[in-house]
Amino acid sequence: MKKRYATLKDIAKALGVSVTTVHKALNGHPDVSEETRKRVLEVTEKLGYIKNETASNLRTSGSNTIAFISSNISNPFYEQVIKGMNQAAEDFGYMLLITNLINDSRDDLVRSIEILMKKRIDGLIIAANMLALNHQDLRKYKIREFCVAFGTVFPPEEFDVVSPNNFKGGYIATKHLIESGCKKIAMLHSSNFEIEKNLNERFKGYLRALQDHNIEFSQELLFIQKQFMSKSYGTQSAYEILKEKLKTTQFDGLFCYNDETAYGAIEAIKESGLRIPEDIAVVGYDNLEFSRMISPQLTSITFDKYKLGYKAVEMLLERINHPELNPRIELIDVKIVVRESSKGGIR
Amino acid sequence: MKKRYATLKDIAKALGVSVTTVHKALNGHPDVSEETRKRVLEVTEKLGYIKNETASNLRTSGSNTIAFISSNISNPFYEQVIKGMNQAAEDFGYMLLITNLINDSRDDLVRSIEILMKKRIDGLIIAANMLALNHQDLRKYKIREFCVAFGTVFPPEEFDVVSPNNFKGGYIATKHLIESGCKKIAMLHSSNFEIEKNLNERFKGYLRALQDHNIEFSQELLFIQKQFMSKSYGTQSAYEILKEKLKTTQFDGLFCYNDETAYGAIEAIKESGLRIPEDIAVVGYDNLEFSRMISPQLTSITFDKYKLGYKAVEMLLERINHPELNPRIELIDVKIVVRESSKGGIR
DNA sequence: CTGAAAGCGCTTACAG
DNA sequence: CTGAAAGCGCTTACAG
Repeated sequence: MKKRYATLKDIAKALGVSVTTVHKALNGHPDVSEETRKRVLEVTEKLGYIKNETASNLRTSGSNTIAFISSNISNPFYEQVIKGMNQAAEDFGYMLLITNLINDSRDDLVRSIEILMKKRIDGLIIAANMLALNHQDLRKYKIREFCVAFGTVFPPEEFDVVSPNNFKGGYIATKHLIESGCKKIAMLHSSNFEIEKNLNERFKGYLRALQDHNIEFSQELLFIQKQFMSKSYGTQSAYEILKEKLKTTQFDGLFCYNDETAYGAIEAIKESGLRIPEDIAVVGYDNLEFSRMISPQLTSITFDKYKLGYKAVEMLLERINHPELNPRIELIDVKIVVRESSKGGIR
Repeated sequence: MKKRYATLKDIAKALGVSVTTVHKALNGHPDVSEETRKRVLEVTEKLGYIKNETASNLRTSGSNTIAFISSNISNPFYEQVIKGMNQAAEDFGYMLLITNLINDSRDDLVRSIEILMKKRIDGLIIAANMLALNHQDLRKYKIREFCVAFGTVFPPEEFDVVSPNNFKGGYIATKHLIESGCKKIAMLHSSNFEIEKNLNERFKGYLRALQDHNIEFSQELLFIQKQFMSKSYGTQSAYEILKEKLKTTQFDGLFCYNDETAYGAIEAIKESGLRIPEDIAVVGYDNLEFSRMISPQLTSITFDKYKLGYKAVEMLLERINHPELNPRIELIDVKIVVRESSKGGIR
């Protein structure tokens, strides 16, 4: 590749001054004459000089850049999240880079982390399955020292987490269905249920709500998708499993892992001839914008996504500046938005 | 910040060899004894060494990194696009970074471009309003030499563009409505219509289709949204303008700028008591996954989004390697998917 | 107010 | 097979 960028040296040479002086002029040091500064600025402009930040970072350490690793960045869920992250990054003088994983495997995640570390990113927010990482990974990549996990609580608490309060979300979703008159409440879970069995807060909330209302949990009413992220955020996969379950299983309430899977479930229920909510009431999770547009409008668990993103960055910066602190968990409060898909209750 | 990363020097010191030897061992040079290589690898592992790529890039030039700048990355439209970009980047040995603009202004765009250039990114794919850039910007940031514009054709052709064939898309959408029996076909356009008046290919296709079928264009039937990207990808804004237009304007066909705005339009039409497609047939653009889930299912213009993303990266790499070539335009073919929202025709 | 020199962590041409 | 030295483009401590 040919020479594309002007350097401090080019500017210095053009003016017959030293590189040091050019550097000082460009970086607002006071000990440069106004006259000199003006001439430097002119030439800088003329040459279209753009600082090589990688060189300066090499000297000073720290890139003032953080990155967000996601396994499905184009999920509308992230619209507000990223706005929040971007704003926080800007507020604190950082740049936010985003990378998208091809799949949610350990190898893919580790690959991304390593590439970003090679670029000497200051910190990382990770929205992916952290459980895929082994102990060696956690140590080698210093996860605890410069990463924040996003969106799910991963015990044992070995690193920072920012997440919606998923236990509460699962609880109030289920409670709402119970209070709407549902007797047999199914939960539709993503395909990674097995992996996450012991830490799935939404599921735990579902269980607790059943328990608090003296309803026995039935294994039969736990629907697990085959492949979660394959296409369309799981909508298709949800559709397929519901098609099947509707033939074999009786239920009158359905709590879906998220809104996208609820879309698929609703489609299947409608096709089967059953009515929503009269025959089956449905609740989703995440309250996407689209959930107001579908028919029936979807009841969903909602929370401040912008705040979630903002908090994640704040927490990451605290972590970077205080690597010695113990890991923390920050939970964002959740609420339920009741719409047609569960309104009025079961008859 | 304290010392966080091991260096080649650390490894060399631990082994009592030179930095050069360590470098050679780690980078597969043949002139290192197997014995030495093995010991180097051991210590590398033990120290958790992660190469400082910014340092090596400084020496060698070129970062093998490209970036995608988007103004709304969490639009589901980009799911497949990014998959395609990621795959192409991987196939050609590059890493793909993504940044999301806060707004679609010149300042925001220039800020992002400049930050990425400071990081000495090899090339840029830009999905934003390139018209906001002035001549000085184009020159200073060498847009022509290392950028590809994504998603829209921006004449005069001063840089590379990868885009769906929007003229054809607008044409076949309108033609389909005409052939379905619509007599008065409105087009719903995004708020940036004024800026893009002379280059909006979808609109041009709409006009041409009307013309080819001897239907006169009526200014009254061009609906322009107030604020496009404000919220929910324009769905809300589309809803609002339709609410208004339905009171004052007669039409029996509606071609929407994209699927998200179609969602808003459909909502407004349904609320007004009119039937889709019997009273008003609706066609969207982009064929998002969600468009199959709404009611009525939405007719839309579709194209291979994965390919669009893949092509954009391919084109960018050609551009980087051949800065002297003339700007090119690559159009991806489009088709129409007919669904309930226009099926059967107007009665 | 100006500038020479050292150094950040790599890579490379060259000598031994 | 091994290593000393120069250099990528900055920044900084120091001398004048």
